[in-house]
Amino acid sequence: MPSEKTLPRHTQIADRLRADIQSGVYGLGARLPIEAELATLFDTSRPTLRQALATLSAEGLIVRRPRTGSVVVATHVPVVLSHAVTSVNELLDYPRDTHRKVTATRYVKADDALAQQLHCAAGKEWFQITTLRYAGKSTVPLCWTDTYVLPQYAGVTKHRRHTLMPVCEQIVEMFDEVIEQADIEIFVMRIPKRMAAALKAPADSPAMGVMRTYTGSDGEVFQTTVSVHPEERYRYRFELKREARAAGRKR
Amino acid sequence: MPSEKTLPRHTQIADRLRADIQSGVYGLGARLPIEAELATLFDTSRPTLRQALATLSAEGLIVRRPRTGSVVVATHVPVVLSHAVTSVNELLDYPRDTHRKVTATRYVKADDALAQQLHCAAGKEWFQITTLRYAGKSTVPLCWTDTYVLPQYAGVTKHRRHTLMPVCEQIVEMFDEVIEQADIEIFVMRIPKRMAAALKAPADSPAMGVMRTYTGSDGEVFQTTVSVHPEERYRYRFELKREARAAGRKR
DNA sequence: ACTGCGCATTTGTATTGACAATTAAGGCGG
DNA sequence: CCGCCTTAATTGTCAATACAAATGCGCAGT
Repeated sequence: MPSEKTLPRHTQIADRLRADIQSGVYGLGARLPIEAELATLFDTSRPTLRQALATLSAEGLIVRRPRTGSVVVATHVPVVLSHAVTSVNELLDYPRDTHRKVTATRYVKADDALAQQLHCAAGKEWFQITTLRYAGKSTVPLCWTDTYVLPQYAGVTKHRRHTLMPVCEQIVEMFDEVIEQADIEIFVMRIPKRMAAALKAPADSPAMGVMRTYTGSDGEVFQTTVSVHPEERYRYRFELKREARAAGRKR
Repeated sequence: MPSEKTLPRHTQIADRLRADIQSGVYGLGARLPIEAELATLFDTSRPTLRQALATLSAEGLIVRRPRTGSVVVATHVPVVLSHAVTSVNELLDYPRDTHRKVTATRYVKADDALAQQLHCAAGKEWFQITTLRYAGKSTVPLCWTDTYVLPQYAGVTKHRRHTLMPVCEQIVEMFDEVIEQADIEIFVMRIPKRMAAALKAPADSPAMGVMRTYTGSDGEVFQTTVSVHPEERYRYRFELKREARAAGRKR
């Protein structure tokens, strides 16, 4: 145990308490002794002990509240695989130099078919923006995209970088909206007749459908996007990385 | 400003420094004054000031190192959308009551075609497990799955819950492997002839292909899984939630 | 000119002491 | 018997100080 002796006290204490929690000395829902007691127990000062408790708290193992004490709320540090993006662009990683071309815009009222497709109430009003996405100078589009935004956000088409940025980020920027949640759904479909010519792909040929739903701070869906990617033109790819809670250890 | 006066000093100081960083008083890469100086500046003690700096550090705005001081490494608290799973089962959210049926196992050496498909070196040895996944008592399979694991993990087929748990988690459990990273790739394909009968789907009809690659702690891929879902039998779905770094504010 | 070592600077860790804020629990009065 | 209010237990906050550890920089020697 050569490294043990050089570890800071508060780390040693945290490690010990964590082990005790995992081994069941302090079970789920149990209350740890009060700070003063623990400090005496470990023969240390209260601030040092508090630092140890703060570590466990950051790891999500305990919850600390005045008068109640420190309660064990988890017995193991959750290790999760996570996929985090800082920009919606990373969600659909298109090559750098793609751009959209707006082919039509209009106001629509969701009929039964559209309502079912978008998972919204029938009769809901949307502003629809239809676009084609191209890679570089290619004349074969990557995909057909129908974007449905709330009518009050129709002005988004006037954004100065409208054909380059994701629409939802334009809305965030122009209207102070916040993306609270994004839902992604991927499925296999057939190219609809109305898109075949524009996509330069045979009607009824296989395609990858991607539907993205964006929910704002008020819990309401403010945008839904449906993309149709003809066979072979696109692969959806992402990675999840291992991540313990409360990042922490040095280096 | 009724709440301001009751905020703890260290919070006030952290807020002030955060604002200064965002407004450019301390730009990206700039060094904050040393702790002693800042303590004097804010007319407080070093421990209190250190608590404020610890907050900013946890938020990822600054990095603190002995002798170097506190360096600004970000001007804004990154807000990310993230998708976190605690079990690989959540990755492909099949209905609760699905199970696999192993149809064949064998050792294979990757030829050029397989190497290209799996993104591995030609000649690589794998143990291949071929399975069909069924929902409940249905006799129509949800998908055909070829799982390729390192030869030393071939014993995974003897796991007591082999047909219920994800293979990679069985490997984690039986061989003390760790999933460091998972890569997911989704694409549209055609049903290969050899799978058509078993899948009860026409050869060459559209399908959704899902390839998952698991990387272990040594950076080596220890498992690759290729699933083929016939049209209409499966949708890939997941959600990303907004998450500010350093969770924290109370309640 | 380059390399290695010492040193001074800066953050990290730990102790002691005191008071404030929060809140669960018990007591008191209607 | 119920509800409000007091009370006390527990964590939260803050200060002053001391020493340890890490490391960039300059100086000296080759």
